Amino acid sequence: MTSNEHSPLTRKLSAFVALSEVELAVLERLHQRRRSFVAGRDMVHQGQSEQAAFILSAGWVCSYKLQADGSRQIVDFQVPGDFLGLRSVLLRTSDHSFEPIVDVEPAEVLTSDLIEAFTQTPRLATAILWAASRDEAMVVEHLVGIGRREADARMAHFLLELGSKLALVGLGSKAGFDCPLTQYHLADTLGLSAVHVNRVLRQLREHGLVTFRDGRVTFHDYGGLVALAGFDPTYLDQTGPLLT
Amino acid sequence: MTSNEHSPLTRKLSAFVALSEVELAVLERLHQRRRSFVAGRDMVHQGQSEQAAFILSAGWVCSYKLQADGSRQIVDFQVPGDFLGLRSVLLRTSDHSFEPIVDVEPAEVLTSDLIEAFTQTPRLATAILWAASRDEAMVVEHLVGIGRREADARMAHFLLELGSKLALVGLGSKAGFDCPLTQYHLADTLGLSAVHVNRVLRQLREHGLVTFRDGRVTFHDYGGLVALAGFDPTYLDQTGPLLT
DNA sequence: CGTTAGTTTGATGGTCCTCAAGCACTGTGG
DNA sequence: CCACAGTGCTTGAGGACCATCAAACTAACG
Repeated sequence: MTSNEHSPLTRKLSAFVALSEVELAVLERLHQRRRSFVAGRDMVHQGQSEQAAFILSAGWVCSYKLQADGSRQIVDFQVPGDFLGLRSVLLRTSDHSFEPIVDVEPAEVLTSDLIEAFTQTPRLATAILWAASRDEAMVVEHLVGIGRREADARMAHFLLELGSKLALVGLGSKAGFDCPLTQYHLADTLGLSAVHVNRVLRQLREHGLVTFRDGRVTFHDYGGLVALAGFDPTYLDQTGPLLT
Repeated sequence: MTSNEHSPLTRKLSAFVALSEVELAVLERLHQRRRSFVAGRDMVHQGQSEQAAFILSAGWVCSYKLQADGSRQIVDFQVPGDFLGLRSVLLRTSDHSFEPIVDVEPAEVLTSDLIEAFTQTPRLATAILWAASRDEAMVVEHLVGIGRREADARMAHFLLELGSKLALVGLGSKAGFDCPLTQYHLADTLGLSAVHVNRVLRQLREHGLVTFRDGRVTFHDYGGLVALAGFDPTYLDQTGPLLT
């Protein structure tokens, strides 16, 4: 991370704001402290307080809420380039749990480091909070979709949304993307049973739209999926820096 | 509003932070500019930008998102004491629409006024943003509940949640509260058809739990409702000021 | 007194859950 | 090398929940 090869977060923020040398340097310094977590073991528990934030450079994490009846709702996925637990830091307590999908080694960002960085470079703070707001809006959009769309449209929308997020950091395209999720993850994300997830995937595959198989999502008919999902591809397309 | 009788917002914020004389004065000054809106006519449209924020001292407003298929999802209700469109101001554009449930006369808060007030009294800013974060968390909680609970539990949870919000500003208790919503509003809120809303209400009434009738919600068995909904009453009970 | 908005009830059917069982693949230990 | 367990995927059958269609009823209002 010391070379001129930028981290996924840097790449993502550059889509919003043209960052200066100084800002890039501050951003890189936030990546210094590393920690390790193994797949399937919660990094943060719902209700925990005094939590640090993390920056994910590789691997996948999901954030979820446990329900009274024991089921869980996956609320969001963090992919390379995402901040994790930013809200926990700002609100001093976490209302989500975080579970690594695969083994990860995120950078740990202490509250004090974050505040220092924000004071030094307000434009960087703006960029980060901007990205956070965008993510928050996507969460609401996603949750609204769950209550309203039918299972196949939900699935199609989710896969397209995820593909867009990954494309922002260069990990996917309209052809497809690598995806370590199980069908159980999809079930908890979409509010469906695992059994029904499987049926829906089969249906989408047989209709020649998309294949989910062996850790890979392959789009066969991108336009068809967009139509089925009622997906609005513009709300992620930030075509250039908004601040120069 | 010039007397020693405080506005609902003041009352609500006082539950979080003990406000000084100066802060109270600044808060009252934000209430000066009044505007009128009639029931059922959108105040703000999804996608609109450069919007002011509003403070609601009386009446009800709902915020909602339109779906691709034409249905709508009501995301939140603003009741007396709530800020409205705070996020639109911060993000410069609105991703919700706002519709008054009854005729309302909210105070309009211009972006410049808000920023000025925040600079003058940072503690007031903290209190307002704190309240906003709490509301945001409730929105996510609510949307998650929609995908997971069954209709009767959804309804029970919603009515309890609403009752708690109203109790915070002195407009409700464990006995019940006045409620100008129609069953169509409930349907769009809970992601149910209006017909099914009616059936669920009948069922809850016949089980002696709660009555929704003639603009009034009456709790007959508060404990029973809490049990049915899996409602956690603590996450709203701010038993005293957190900052003194 | 017709109109409109809101509420109520019945009948029918689709989506999706639950229960149940079988298959494929991987890693582990005898 | 093979039995075994564990994890994840796949398919079938039956039924619950809730949407949709249809229609009647009430209250408010011009």
